[in-house]
Amino acid sequence: MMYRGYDVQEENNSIIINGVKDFNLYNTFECGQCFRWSGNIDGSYSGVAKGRAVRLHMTGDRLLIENCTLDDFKNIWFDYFDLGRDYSDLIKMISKDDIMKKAVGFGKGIRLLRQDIWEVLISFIISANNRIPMIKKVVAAISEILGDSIGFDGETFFAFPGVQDLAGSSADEISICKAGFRCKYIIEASRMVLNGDVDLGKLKDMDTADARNELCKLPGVGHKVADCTLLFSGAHYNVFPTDVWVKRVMEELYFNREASFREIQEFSVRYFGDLAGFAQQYLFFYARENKIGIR
DNA sequence: TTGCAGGGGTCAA
DNA sequence: TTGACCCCTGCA
Repeated sequence: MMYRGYDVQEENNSIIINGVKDFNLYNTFECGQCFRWSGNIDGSYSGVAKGRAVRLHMTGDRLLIENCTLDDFKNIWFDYFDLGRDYSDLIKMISKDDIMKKAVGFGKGIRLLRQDIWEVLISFIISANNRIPMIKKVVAAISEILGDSIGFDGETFFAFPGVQDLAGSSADEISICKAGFRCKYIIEASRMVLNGDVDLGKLKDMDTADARNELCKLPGVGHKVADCTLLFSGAHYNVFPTDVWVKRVMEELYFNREASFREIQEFSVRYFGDLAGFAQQYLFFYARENKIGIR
């Protein structure tokens, strides 16, 4: 059958999508936007999102999603993998100079996932002053103690816990997850979301600046975490999350001097406009994989 | 083996 | 504007 421009087939609890362009699993899952996907030796990726566990195989323009029904594909994965977006168009638009052409060429096949905003929020609170392998471990541990278990292919996966699950817990209880000083932020932020002090569902319809300010009401959420939350949930794309890495990269590639966080963000959002978030992701991945900006 | 610096930020002083 | 912060890793 055809679904929104793709040839889709269902067989053996799997979905095969033909005609998928610009989707490289490694580049997408290793570019720092997500923490719950892991690569297998055959190049496939397994992961959990939206309460489902799946395994993905990409061969040419053919995407195979194991453990997936047609309904799940339509209701969950189509949007999650941003399959409604034409990335060749997007790439043309952000290839504004030689630097971006290089970055985009290098990171070809990166897609910005439209992840669950609640999971992204908590994951990026954990990311503060932390490293990716650690963040992955902490998110996995929190899911294991508070999330629902999902069996797939003889393995047990764990869904990311819901708002109530975390809000009903305590900093002491989740301390075994090794989130350290971030434990209290996680619990307090969860309670505020549960109480409706911050309504995550409304952020998408708000002005980007307002949405960011709203998120910054939550403990453990500053400018950077707020921008990541907005970007990686697909709520707003005119943000340019600027951490020390992105700062160094921008200083080296664009400024040729030291620049402040504020200066870099303002320049980037002005220069890349509504697609700033995509530009950030390609630049960040390019720089990190090539060790650009390392002193 | 042991010890120490520092990490994709945020908060409080 | 600056240091502390949990905990882990890398490296003397």
